[in-house]
Amino acid sequence: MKVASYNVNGIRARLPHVLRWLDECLPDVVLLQEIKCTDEIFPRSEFENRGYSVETHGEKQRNGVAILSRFPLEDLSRGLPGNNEDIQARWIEALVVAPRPIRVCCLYLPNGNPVPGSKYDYKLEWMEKFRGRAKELLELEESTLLAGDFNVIPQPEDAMSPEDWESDALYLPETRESWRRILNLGYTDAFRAMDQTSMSFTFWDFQRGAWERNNGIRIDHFLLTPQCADLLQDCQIDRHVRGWEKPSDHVPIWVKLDA
DNA sequence: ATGCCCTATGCTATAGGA
Repeated sequence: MKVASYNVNGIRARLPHVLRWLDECLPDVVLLQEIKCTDEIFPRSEFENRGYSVETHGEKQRNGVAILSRFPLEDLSRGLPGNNEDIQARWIEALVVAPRPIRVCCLYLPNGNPVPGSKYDYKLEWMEKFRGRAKELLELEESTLLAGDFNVIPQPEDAMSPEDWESDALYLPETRESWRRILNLGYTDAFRAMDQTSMSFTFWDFQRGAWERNNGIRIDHFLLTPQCADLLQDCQIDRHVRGWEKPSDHVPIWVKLDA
């Protein structure tokens, strides 16, 4: 089973680009972030025509997440469980009913800038709620993955110029500590499990010629429970799509599981 | 120090992103 995650930065503006990638990548499941639209105007038929069922958790203008799946979905849940007061659409999860079922959680973690301020407070609070859910999911002892735009640069080797990010919400010590608290519950960072090289990124800013200079950061991640990590066969970043016409500032990342 | 670029929005700007 191939499961991909992709922050599309507006699904309506990105639709031709996403379909081009989808027809090339042929994932079984896609976790989308920043769809930037309500459920009513999500272009679902474009995906249904390609054999995907579509579940969205959108909001007007910003944020928004979705799951596309070629397998049936069960246990669908919108919003981070235990965080019911959060009105921002940043979490959707479901059980993918494949020969080996996989539980997938699609997340769009808050950016947190500027620092200090209410947005950074919101980010850290969200990460604590996320950690609570991550702990619950581990205790189920199922094959589960948590994937999406984490807005976290875990280590210096995950940025071309880490010194540029030292005071940024994506890289501050408190952000990275919170990331490690989640990881250290017992999750595997799928990309790092497969690839120890540096200079592999999932985001390049639209500004300052970041793509042309490979001035990127690795902020889109797959975290796997031990049962899911046992199924891991591959994890790749589809960096080439960043060079296509009208790209998102993020590129897709995917895992291949023996499921 | 700030904007650069991009998407969405009752839109001749503004907010948010990272």
